[in-house]
Amino acid sequence: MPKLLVVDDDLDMLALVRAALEKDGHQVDTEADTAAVQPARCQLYDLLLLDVMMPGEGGFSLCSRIRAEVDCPILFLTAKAEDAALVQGFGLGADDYIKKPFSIAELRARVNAHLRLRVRQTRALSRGGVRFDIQAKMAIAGEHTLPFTKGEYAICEHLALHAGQVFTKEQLYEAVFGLDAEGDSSAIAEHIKNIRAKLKADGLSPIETVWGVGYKWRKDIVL
Amino acid sequence: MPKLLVVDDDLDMLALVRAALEKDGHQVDTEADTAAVQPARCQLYDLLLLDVMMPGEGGFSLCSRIRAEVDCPILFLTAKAEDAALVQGFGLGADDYIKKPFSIAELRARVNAHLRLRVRQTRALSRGGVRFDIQAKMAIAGEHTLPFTKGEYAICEHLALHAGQVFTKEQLYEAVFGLDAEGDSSAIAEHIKNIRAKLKADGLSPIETVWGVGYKWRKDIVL
DNA sequence: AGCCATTTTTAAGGATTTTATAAGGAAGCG
DNA sequence: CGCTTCCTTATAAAATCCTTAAAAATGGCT
Repeated sequence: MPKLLVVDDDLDMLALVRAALEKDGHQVDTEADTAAVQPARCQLYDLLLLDVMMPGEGGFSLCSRIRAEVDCPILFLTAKAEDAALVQGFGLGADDYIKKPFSIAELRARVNAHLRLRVRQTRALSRGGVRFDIQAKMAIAGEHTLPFTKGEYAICEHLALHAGQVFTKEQLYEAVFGLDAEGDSSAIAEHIKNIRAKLKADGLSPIETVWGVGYKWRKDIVL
Repeated sequence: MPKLLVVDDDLDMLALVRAALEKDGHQVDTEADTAAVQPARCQLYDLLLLDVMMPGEGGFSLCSRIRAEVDCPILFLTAKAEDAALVQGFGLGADDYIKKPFSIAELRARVNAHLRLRVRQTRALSRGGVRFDIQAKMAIAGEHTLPFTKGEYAICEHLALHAGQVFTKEQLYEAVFGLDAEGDSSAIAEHIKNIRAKLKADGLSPIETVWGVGYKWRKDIVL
């Protein structure tokens, strides 16, 4: 469950925003005191919503103070409609800028869009000529489905989902089968061999081996 | 330089958007025909800007058609101000929704914010014409990835990360392979030779030798 | 400038490590 | 049982790393 922090001096606004975002099943913390918003605390959250106009430290100052140490999306919430302020906000490393008055629907849509950036695409994805149907746990190349076993599919999906990233055999084993990687890494090598053989039947070879490290799904740059 | 694609049936709008975004140094391609927007083509871009209301296939349909195979941010550009449309847009996997009429400043700010977000997530750095993808352990020059071995990449990354700083062969060996530098320093010389050869194939020579001391990555001159 | 000692660059070969392949066995399931 | 899936083991193949030695470059010296 994503955790969000909303910072605003207006308590009514805090309540409103919290109610809106809890409808999407998020855990929402609120804070009216900017002094209580420290980098270490922010690292606990998946997204920050900051009001721009606050007594004491404003949202812009707050953002620039914590941005360097906080990796999550930061969204501004503001009545300032001027372009200059908006540009300034983005310049500080903000990820979105929602103008008041905003609709609840827009707020929820924007917040969810930024959260989804992290866990993009859970339905279907297509990489390197292979289409994955995550729900059906099927991999399709061209017209027919690839005859992967359950384990083979899981390895494939994990590699394709994180295309470009290298995984050691141990990491793969743990990510796919959940257990400790004590189960020998040569098992993964065996799976990789079988996967490659089945992909090769369709003229595909998206799995590269990074010597001394592990395997990765080729990040395709197609013309 | 980031590459952007703008899709809109209104040629005036295309010209306007292109002019605005080129001010930030982006390379902007435009397209008025939605049929010409195929997933393979979109994978070449770092960001897509789609108009919602277009004759034939609309922006929403276009987005859902390509989203599964396209990884980059997708921004909608629209006159439809209704919340329902906005929520639908985000639901299709869009990353932002810019309402017309928009200011040039806001457009630029939002586009840049999304481009920057991407850089933050991929943890990339670019030095001396070489782009390092730390996660993927890949070095990219121009269009293709450099065929570095694990050790060669590690040396390169270390030098590039500390551009301008000189390292003796022993320091390099210890920093990269962790062990004591007992392993002869001439091994490093051999690696440096191979690295330079591979870089030279792309017309690059960022590694300088400091006579009697060691090697360093030429420090970029930042404007 | 010319020469020498030192350092770096280059080249080739073998040693070591890592991966690919093939064959076989244990566990689960109809 | 027969079948599939997963894992183990053993061997072959491949790639990397290191060593060695010779060629080239550098800086200081007379």
